[in-house]
Amino acid sequence: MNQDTRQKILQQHFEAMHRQGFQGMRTDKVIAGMGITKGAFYHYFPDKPTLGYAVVEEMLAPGYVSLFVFGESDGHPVDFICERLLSLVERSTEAEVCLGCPLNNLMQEMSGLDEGFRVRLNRILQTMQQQLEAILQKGLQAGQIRPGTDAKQMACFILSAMEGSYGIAKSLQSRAVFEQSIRQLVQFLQLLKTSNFS
Amino acid sequence: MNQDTRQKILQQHFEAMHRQGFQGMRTDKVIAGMGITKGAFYHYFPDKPTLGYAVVEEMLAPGYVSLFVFGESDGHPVDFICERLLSLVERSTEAEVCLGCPLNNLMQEMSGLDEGFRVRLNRILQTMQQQLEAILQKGLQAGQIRPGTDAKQMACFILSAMEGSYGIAKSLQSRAVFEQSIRQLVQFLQLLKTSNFS
Amino acid sequence: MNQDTRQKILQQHFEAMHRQGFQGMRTDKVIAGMGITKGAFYHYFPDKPTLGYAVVEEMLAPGYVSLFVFGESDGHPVDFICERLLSLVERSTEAEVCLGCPLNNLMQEMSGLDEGFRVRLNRILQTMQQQLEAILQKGLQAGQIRPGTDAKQMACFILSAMEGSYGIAKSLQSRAVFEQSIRQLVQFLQLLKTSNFS
Amino acid sequence: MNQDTRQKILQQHFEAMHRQGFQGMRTDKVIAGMGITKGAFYHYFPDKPTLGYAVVEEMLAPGYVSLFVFGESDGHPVDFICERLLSLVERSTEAEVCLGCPLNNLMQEMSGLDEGFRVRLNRILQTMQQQLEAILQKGLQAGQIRPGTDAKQMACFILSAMEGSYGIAKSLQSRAVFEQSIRQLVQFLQLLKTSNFS
DNA sequence: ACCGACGGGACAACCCGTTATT
DNA sequence: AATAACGGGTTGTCCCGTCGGT
Repeated sequence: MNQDTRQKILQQHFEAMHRQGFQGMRTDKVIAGMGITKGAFYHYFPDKPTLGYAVVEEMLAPGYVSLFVFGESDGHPVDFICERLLSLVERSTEAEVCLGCPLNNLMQEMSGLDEGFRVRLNRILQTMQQQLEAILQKGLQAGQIRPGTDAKQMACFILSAMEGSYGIAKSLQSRAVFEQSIRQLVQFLQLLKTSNFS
Repeated sequence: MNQDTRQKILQQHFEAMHRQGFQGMRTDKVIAGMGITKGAFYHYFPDKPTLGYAVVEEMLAPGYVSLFVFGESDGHPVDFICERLLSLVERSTEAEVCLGCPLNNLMQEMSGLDEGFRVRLNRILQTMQQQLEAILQKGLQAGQIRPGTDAKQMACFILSAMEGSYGIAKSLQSRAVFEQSIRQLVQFLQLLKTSNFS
Repeated sequence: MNQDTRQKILQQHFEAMHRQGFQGMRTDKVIAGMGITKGAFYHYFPDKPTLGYAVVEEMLAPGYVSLFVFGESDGHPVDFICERLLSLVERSTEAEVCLGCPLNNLMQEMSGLDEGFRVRLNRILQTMQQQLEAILQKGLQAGQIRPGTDAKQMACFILSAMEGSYGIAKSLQSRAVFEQSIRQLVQFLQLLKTSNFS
Repeated sequence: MNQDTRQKILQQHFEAMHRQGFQGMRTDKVIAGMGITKGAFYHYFPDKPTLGYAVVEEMLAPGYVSLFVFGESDGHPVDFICERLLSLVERSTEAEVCLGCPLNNLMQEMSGLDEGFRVRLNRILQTMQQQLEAILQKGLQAGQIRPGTDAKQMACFILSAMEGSYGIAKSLQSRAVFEQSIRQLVQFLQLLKTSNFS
C-alpha cells in the first residue's frame, strides 16, 4: 500500500466533498484533477461509498474527537468548553465558514440516506457528546457547575448550537454570524457556573 | 393553467426533496411515481432548479415565515418565542425529525452550490431573524428583557440553536434528542427575562 | 409505445446474442450499429437482462413452440416428427449451423447463471417436450408405435439429440455433420414404428 | 517454474470457467480468491485466452480422450460404448449435471467466437469421434454390428446425443433427465447389434 | 394541457494487462 | 517467483431535457 497516493486521494476527495457534498462530488472529475487514473482510485477503494466512509474516519473524525479532550490542568470545565468553542471561531476563515462544517454538511446530506455514513458520523457525534458530558459531570461533582444541570442534555445542546451556528453562518455566508452565534452560546454557558448565581 | 396539476407536482417534489435532497431527487422517478409524464412537468417548469426554487417559495417559506408572528396579546416576548419553539417539538413526529428540517436540509446542501437557492433560503432565514429581533426589541423597550441583550445576535443564535437541534436529532435519528435540545434552549431563554435576575 | 423501434431493437439484439452470446453482446455496440441512442434503448428496456428476456420470449420462443404442432391430417406420428426434424436441416444454411441453435446457445450459456433466463428457456423446452410427448402418446394409443415406449422419456431424448446435433455441428462448423446426425436420429426413430418390428 | 502454482491456477480457473463460462469468468476474482496476485498469474500465462487454451488442453482433454479407449478384452463394441455412457451417468452428481458438461459448455460459448478454442475443442471431439468410429468399425468387421451402419456418422450421432443430453439436463437442472436421456440412447444403440435383428 | 419517444452526455464500476521492484 | 501500484479502455445505467404530436 502506497500510503502516499492513498492519502492524496483521500485529501482531494475530502475537499471535493466539502465543496459539493458526497452525492454532488464526481469521482472522475476529482481523479482527473489529481492527474491519476481510475485504475489507481479503484485499487485503493472498491467503490464511492467506501471512499466516503474512509474520508469520514480518516479525515474528518480526528479533528473532532480531539476537540474536547479535557486535561487535569485545564481549569474550570465551563471555561474550557467555551475556550474550545471560541478556538473554532478563531481558527476558521471566511471561506471555511462559507463551505460549512464538514461534519454538519455530511450529516444533513447523508445521515438519512446511507446507514454507513450515519453510523460513522454518529460515532463522531457521540464521542464529542460523551466528552462534553464527562467534563460537565466533573464540574458538577466539584461544585463548579450549578446543581440540577443535566450533563447529557447540556452536552447535546452545546453540539446542536455549535453545529447550528455553523449551518446558519454557511447559508448566510458570513463568518461574523458564526462568531456572534458562538459568542452568544458562550455567554449562556457562563451562566452554568455556580458563582454566577446568587 | 391547471393549478391543480402544478400544485401536485410541487407537493410530490417537495416530499422527494425532503427525503433525498435536491441533488439526490430524480425528477424522472417523482414524475413516474405521480402517474404523469415529462410533458406535464416541463409544461409548468422550465427545468429542475426552477422547480426547486418554486418548492422553496411556495411550499417551504409559508410555514416558516408564519412561525414567529407576534401579536399584541401574545404575552411576554420570551414566553412567546419559547411557546413557538415548543410547538415545533409537539407538532413533530419521530419520522419528521428523522427526515430533518426541510429548510435546514436544503441550506446545508444547496446554499454553497447554487445562488438561486441561497437567496431564497436566506430570505426565509432573514424574515425569521427580523421577526425574532423585533419581538426581542419590544421586550427590551418594555423592560421585560434584561438590558444589554443584543436583539439581533440573540435572534440569530435562537435560529442557530433551533436548526442545530433539528440537525443533530436528524443524524441521531431521535425525536427525544430534538425535544431535549429545544428544552435546553428554552431554559436558557428564560434567563433573558428581567424577573429572573435578582 | 412505438412498436417499430422496439421491434428493431429486439431484432438487432437477437442477432447479436446469436453471434456473441448474451454476456458477450455489448448493448452499446449494437445500439451504435443501429443508429439509435442509449436514450431510445433505455426507454424501452430497463436493463440488459430484461432485454434478454424479451428476446427469448418474443424472438426465440415463437419459432420453437410452433415446430411440433401436430394436426389431425399429419399422418403417422413418427413420420411427422421426422419430417419436422428434417425440415430443420433443410431450412438451415451453413452459416446458421455455424452460429448454432439460438435456444441451445442460450441454454448452455445462461441457464446456470440466471434464473430469469432459465425459467423462460425451460418454458420453451417443456412446451416442445409436451408436444412431442402428446404426439407419441397418440401413436401409442393408435397402435402405431411400439408398445413399451416411454413417451415422455422419448420426447426428452429427441430434444437432446436434436440440440446435441446442433451443438456438435456448430463446434465442427459443418452443416453436413448436422444433417448426418439428424438423419441418424431419424433412422432410429423409424424403429419406433410398430410395422418395423416383426 | 513452480509447477505447483501453475497447476493451482489452472485448477481454479477451470472451476470458474465451468461455473461462469470463459467470458463470464473474471481472472481478477479467481486470482484474488486464490490468495495470489496478478504477477503470479501473468508470470505463467501471457493473457486470458492462453490460460483458457491451457485449461482445455491440460484440464479438460485428458478426461475425454480416455473415455472411449477400447481394449481387446472389452467385449462387444456396442456393450462397451453403452457401458462407458452409463458410467458417465453413474459418476455424475446432481450438482455436476446442473453445471453442465465442461466440454459442451465451452463449445457452445466459444467455438463460434475464438479460433484458438475451436481447434482445441474440436481436437477433443475428433479424438472421441475417431475412437468411437474405430470401435464400431471393429464390430462391423467382426460381424457384431448390423451391416449398413455408417461408423463415422454413428460416432458423430452418439457424441451429439451424449452432449445434447448433458445440455438439456443442465437447462432443466435435473440429473434424472440426463440419466433417462442416456438410457434411451443406450436402448437405441442395442439395436445396432446383429443379434437383435431377425 | 398533456403525452411519450428519443437525444445525448455523464458517471460509477469493472477488469485486463503492464511495470517497477524485490 | 512473485508483489502491488497503476494505466486506461469499456460497459451498463442514469437522467435531464427536447420535440413533435394530439
